[in-house]
Amino acid sequence: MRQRARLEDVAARAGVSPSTASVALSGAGRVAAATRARVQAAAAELGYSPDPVAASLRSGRSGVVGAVVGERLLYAFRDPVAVQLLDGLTEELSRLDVGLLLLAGDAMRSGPSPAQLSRLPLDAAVFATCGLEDDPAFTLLQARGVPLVAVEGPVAAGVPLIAIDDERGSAELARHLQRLGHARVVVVTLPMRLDGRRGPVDAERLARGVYRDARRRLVGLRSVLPGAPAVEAAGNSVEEGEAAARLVLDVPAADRPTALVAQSDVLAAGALRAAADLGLQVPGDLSVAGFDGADLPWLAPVRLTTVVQPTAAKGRAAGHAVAELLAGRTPADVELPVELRPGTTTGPVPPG
Amino acid sequence: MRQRARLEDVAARAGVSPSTASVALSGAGRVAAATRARVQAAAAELGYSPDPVAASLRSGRSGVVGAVVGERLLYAFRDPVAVQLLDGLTEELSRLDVGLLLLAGDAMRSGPSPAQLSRLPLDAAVFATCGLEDDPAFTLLQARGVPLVAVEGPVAAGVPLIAIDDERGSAELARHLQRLGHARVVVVTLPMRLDGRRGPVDAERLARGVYRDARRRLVGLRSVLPGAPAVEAAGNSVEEGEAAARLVLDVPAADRPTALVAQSDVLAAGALRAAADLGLQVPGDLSVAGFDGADLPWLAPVRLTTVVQPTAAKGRAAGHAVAELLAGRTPADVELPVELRPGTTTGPVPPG
DNA sequence: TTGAAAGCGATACCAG
DNA sequence: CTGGTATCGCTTTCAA
Repeated sequence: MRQRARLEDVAARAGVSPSTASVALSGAGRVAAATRARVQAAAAELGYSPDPVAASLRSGRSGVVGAVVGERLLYAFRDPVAVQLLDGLTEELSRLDVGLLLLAGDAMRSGPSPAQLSRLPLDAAVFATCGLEDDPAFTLLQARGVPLVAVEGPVAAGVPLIAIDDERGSAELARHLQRLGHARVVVVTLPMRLDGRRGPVDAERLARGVYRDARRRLVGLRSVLPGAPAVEAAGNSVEEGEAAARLVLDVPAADRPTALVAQSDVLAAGALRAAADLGLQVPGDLSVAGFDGADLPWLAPVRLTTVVQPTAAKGRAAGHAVAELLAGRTPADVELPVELRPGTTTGPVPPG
Repeated sequence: MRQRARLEDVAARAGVSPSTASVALSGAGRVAAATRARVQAAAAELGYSPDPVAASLRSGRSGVVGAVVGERLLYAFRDPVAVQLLDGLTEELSRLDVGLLLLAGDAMRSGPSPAQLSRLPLDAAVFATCGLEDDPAFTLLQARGVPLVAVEGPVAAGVPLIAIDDERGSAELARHLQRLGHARVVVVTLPMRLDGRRGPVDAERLARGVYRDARRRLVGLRSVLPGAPAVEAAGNSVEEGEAAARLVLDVPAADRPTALVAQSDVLAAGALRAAADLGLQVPGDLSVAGFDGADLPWLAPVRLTTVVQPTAAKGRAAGHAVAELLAGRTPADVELPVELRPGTTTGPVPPG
């Protein structure tokens, strides 16, 4: 088999100049129908397909948009919220005919490798599931001049932020519990930092938190239930939720909270497991609530009380911001609304 | 802020020629230490980072590898097997410092758009979760001359195939059931084609199946239990598994099979749901088995009888094949072993 | 050890 | 409507 055909070969075969061939094939310009037909025929005969890299060099567009998912793929995709977000994002990106490249960490590292980050041809990048305030990947891509979009963070000038109203959602949930009579409410939070710590969240820990959503959800809840204690999970998974919940539930009954608020539905699912293990009825002995409105059909027939966020819409909004950026415009920040969805896991505070 | 710095600017600032600057920065050639230092300093001061597209044009490498997941992301990632596969794949690709680009379908289409496929700079592509025999994306990428790797299909000359021993695994499972005394065994298959059909699989349907693994698993099972009837699920999901299982279980007790074999664990999970709904004890009234050895912790304490495939290893093998391809070598086909893992969902055939 | 110059393959602009 | 020509930014001989 011969070398791959180039535009020049097609042009020669069709008896036109390369520039004409280019225009004819791209369909962009004004070319005589006959000429175009000849060029297309020549291209077909040679099995010509344009070299995207060369096209990119000239046009300044690679057609690749990165999505930074801080952690290892396996973990990221166990998170239904991340998956829904990416689904919304791809939906919007696919109408731009750009591809989504995953910038993930792996077992060794916590983020994509610098080597990768600097050699990949990216038209833009979305910080999809990290929200980390001082991400090295963020710094690096910004230095490269890659247009960036942040979902739930990091917050930076010139980087559109797509977020939800974490504070209000958490506050509403807190009011819901308050109305049910709960006063001893404990929060199981998402990680505040990357250090894999599990345990109580004190003021300093909260202040040094690098995940915007975790911080804001706690702040929102405490705006209604001041001083509600918080325990940090070491990751966002059912297992971690269970482990963290155990820390607060496996105590003498008198010390036990009457309600547990997890900062994600996945963590809440873990809390439900812990409660069941400890023989606690939900919501008889303990109310449990989550956050996200994630799709956890296997919880059925239990319906988790949660704060529903429009996750797919958030992904689409991020995609839209990318489109704006690519069009040379400056997208505005977006804050999407959330809504409390009471389920069967919260109820009146137990008597006694 | 000024335009992004180019190599030329760095060279000028360091008082050397672009070629020298290039060599100095890439670390490849012989440059005086002092010169190199000067160039590096200049680069740092200007915040220079090389244009990956231009570098690609010269080197012929974009650092991007595509992964074709035929369906919409949301569905693909609900499949724990797909997720594990991609995890293994990225693990291997990350040591090549190449990025993984998702070529997915969306709500409208069943595969990535041709426009995307032809404009993306791909060093190689992996058919990860489709195995479809006549995929348009496959044809297109092959025509483009992109090196391809197929996981479970499509089968094509010059395209390394990474697969598992579907037939033997299914046969082993069938023998396991046979030993338990089951004779009335029904199979719930993965989709044979993309048409969303649900219902009995006849010989013609099987012959026209475009998914290699679905076909082979059925063939393997029937090598031990000839004539075992099969019902096709319209997709690989818990819901579809439940719907398909219902078709075969919601019948007079005399007609009911004593064992149900699903071609994936996800489908099997649906079958378990259907059985529970119909008041059938597992394995008392009905034995259920799956395939994959997927990670479905929420089934606990039930442990599904299944055929374990080394999914992550399969992903890594695909990644390795990509590495070989990029190195200009010709990777061989790989067939990985599988292993029966009896769980708590299969038991002796019910008396009477 | 350094620099000049020739590509890599396509596209955009302008003149004809 | 078509063709020449100048890029796009970097890498890579090859000569000095």
